[in-house]
Amino acid sequence: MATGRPHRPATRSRGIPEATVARLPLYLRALTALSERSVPTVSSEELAGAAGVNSAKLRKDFSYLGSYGTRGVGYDVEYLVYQISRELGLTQDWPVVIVGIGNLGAALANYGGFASRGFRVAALIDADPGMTGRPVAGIAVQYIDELETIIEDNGVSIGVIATPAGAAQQVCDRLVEAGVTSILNFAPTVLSVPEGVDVRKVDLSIELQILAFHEQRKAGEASPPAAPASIPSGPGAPAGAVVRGRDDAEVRAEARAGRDGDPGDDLPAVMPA
Amino acid sequence: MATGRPHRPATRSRGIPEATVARLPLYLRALTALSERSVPTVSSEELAGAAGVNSAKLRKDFSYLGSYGTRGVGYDVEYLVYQISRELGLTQDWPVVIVGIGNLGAALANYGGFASRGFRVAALIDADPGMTGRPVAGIAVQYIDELETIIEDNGVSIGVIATPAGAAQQVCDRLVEAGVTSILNFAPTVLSVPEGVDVRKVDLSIELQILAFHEQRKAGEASPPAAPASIPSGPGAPAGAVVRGRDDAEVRAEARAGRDGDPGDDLPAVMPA
DNA sequence: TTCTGTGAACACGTTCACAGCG
DNA sequence: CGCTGTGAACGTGTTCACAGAA
Repeated sequence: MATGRPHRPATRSRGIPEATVARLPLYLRALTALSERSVPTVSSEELAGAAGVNSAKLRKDFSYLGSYGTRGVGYDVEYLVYQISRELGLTQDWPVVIVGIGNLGAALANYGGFASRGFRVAALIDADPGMTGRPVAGIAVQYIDELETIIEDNGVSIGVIATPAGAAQQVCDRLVEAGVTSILNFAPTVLSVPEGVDVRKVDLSIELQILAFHEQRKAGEASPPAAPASIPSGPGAPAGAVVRGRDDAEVRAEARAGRDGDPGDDLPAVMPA
Repeated sequence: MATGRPHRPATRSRGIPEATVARLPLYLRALTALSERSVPTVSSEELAGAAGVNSAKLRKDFSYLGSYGTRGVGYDVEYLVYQISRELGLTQDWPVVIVGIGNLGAALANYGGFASRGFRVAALIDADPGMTGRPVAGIAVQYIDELETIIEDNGVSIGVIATPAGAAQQVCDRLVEAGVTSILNFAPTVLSVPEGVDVRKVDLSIELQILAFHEQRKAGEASPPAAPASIPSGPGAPAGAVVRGRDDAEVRAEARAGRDGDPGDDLPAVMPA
């Protein structure tokens, strides 16, 4: 999950619940698949199955969009695809820039689901001069000095940050300053942005840690790691304990003032052959 | 955000709320940074700021772990790092395999936050024979035939799927069959797994779509795309409308029976120099 | 009848506000 | 006094169950 958005105003008149918005892309994907197979209609049960949710939730979700189904029959696939696309704003074209063309940036640039659905990669930007001009996914990488020009010339409002953690806040500031109002952040840092700018975060290591938590529970079903109210040894006791975290990428927050590039760190550049 | 877990049993005795678990890695990162700067104690206010949450939430979260703070003072940084690490199960070593070594798989293999925090990349696996033996992040890629052997020999319980969508379910089935009980899925597909297996999903394009939704709202503040209860034109009307989705990666669910490789699709392989 | 759409009940998560410890 | 820990209030999200359209 991604978090980090500034907190939506309490008065959400006429609005669709966040949880529902987050599921619309799921429905859209399932519907698109049905559409490709020329399936004309689908029941809430079937569609829910394909999207990996339960049917009650799906119906509730759709009820926020309006009454697009037919009782006793189901939903018209094409019509729903259109309605959801429109609701998500995918009927218009969204130019995006990707900053930080390491392996991850390259993966994003090549990602099919990115290029379709109304998202157009307007530019790839990297702080390493050695990357400049190099084609990735058929697009020549541009030097970071061009950032402001690119944003303004293309009317970019969505930026993707795939830089090392240390560069993320600076890149973010420049994006926002240049007019970007939505940011998808892959760097393991908390970004601070002014009011009105949305940030969504995708953190690879956090997801793994959550899995580890549950995995641990499975293993020692009888003996969970228990946090007893009676603390055996007071604070400071296990000082240099088993805790790892050395050479850790995201702990580089201190020297955030440095250069704006520093590629090949936690999210290293594409291997240069 | 990631979804798809089977739904936690209603009786969560002695358990930590999911929402809290999802934030623990955030706190841990902030604490690790403080620890590196040799900060001895931190208040809920400060730590919350560093982690990007509010202090009430943080205190509530910590209250589920036990009473690890000191009133009037704050929390002992080292001690908290240890407690959270232990709670998340990061004091033990988790061997993981990454299946699908395209750009994304390579990015994951190189990712610092992966290698630290107790996660050890036990193997990189790809279905492309051309990748076999090639070193990525210092580890030789192994052919997919070795999958079961690798899992069993290394006691791997966590698998990462970074294959194209079409291969994901098959890879998932093989992982589960071989003994993996936690899966982090980057492929844009809904995976079906037996009871007891956890799946977390990271979907790059879904995050963008959610951003687009909010971005759209900002633009036309006065005129949201409105879903009026009175439908202007009935189902089937905008049949071949503005909806895009052609050449879309995730719509390849039909031919899921094919070979188990198919690299270079939506998540293409590392450019071979 | 079948299946949608939705109020009402419930579960979960967040915030408030303050008691109480150091 | 400062700050944690936590009950209680509140808001959001999910599930239930059924009325009612086709």
